[in-house]
Amino acid sequence: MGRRSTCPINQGLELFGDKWTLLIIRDILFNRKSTYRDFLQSEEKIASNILSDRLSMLEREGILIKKSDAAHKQKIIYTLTEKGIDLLPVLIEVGVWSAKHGIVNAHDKLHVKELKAGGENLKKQIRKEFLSKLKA
Amino acid sequence: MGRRSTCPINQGLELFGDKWTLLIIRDILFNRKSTYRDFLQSEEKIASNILSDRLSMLEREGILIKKSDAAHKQKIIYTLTEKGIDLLPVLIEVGVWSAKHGIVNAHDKLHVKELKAGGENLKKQIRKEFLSKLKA
DNA sequence: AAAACCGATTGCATTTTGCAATTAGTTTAA
DNA sequence: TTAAACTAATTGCAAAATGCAATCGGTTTT
Repeated sequence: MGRRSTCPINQGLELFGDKWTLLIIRDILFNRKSTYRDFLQSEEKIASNILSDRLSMLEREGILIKKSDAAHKQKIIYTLTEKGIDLLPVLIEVGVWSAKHGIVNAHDKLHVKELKAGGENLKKQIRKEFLSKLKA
Repeated sequence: MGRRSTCPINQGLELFGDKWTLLIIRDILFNRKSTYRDFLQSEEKIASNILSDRLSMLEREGILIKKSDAAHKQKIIYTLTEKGIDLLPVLIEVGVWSAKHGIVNAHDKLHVKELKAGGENLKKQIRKEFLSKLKA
């Protein structure tokens, strides 16, 4: 898809406006996942070809980078860049919306509530945590 | 698509995780659009069948409602419900992300900056404005 | 009465997705 | 050391979604 417009909303949607991309980011940010296997095994059962496609797209777009574990040659660790980490507020607001308007269990509702209540400080803390992973 | 999981992020994506849905909400919230023609004429050039599909989906999901203008029988005004208005924070954060990481012109950047700087107060104000439209 | 406008719908080609099987290389276990 | 299990993918194919242009029936305007 070529660029349909320069509108900020549209540009975001052209990158992550689909059913899967933000779930990968979610897995990294909230579920501490980092490998292809991890993502494959998530509850929503993404197909391996779609996962592969999205990972290479996200890499091409500078939202995550691949790191090969030195000890395990075949193991690839996917790490968010700053550009990827900055999607945290988007995910939080999607979560807040669903917690209010969707069918969400108490546990997840609490999780969202805590994230929202943490405000800018919590976001900065999470940001810092993932930035340090990035450097490692 | 059936429900893939109860995860709040996933539930949001199942509803508006596509290239078009949030653009309609954007048109209403930021560009003061309200009719089928308005949406069709937007910069991104949504196809009429897709627009029709998304509008009925959004209506079915309680995110917007149709109002037929009494004076103009054929004219239909699309209005956000509270559930729809609550997508404002999601749109703002998508905009903030693109303003930082995308290719966005100065004018749009300023618009996003103002929205973000307005914080909770501005959101409440916009919310109030659209809630009053809803009652009208 | 004709033209223009309204919210759609239709048909069809292209693209994307979903799903299962399979691959080539790597690490672990017997 | 060799077989089994695990890694990140790729392939082939059916099904669904999207993109595009033409068209529709009703409504308002001229």
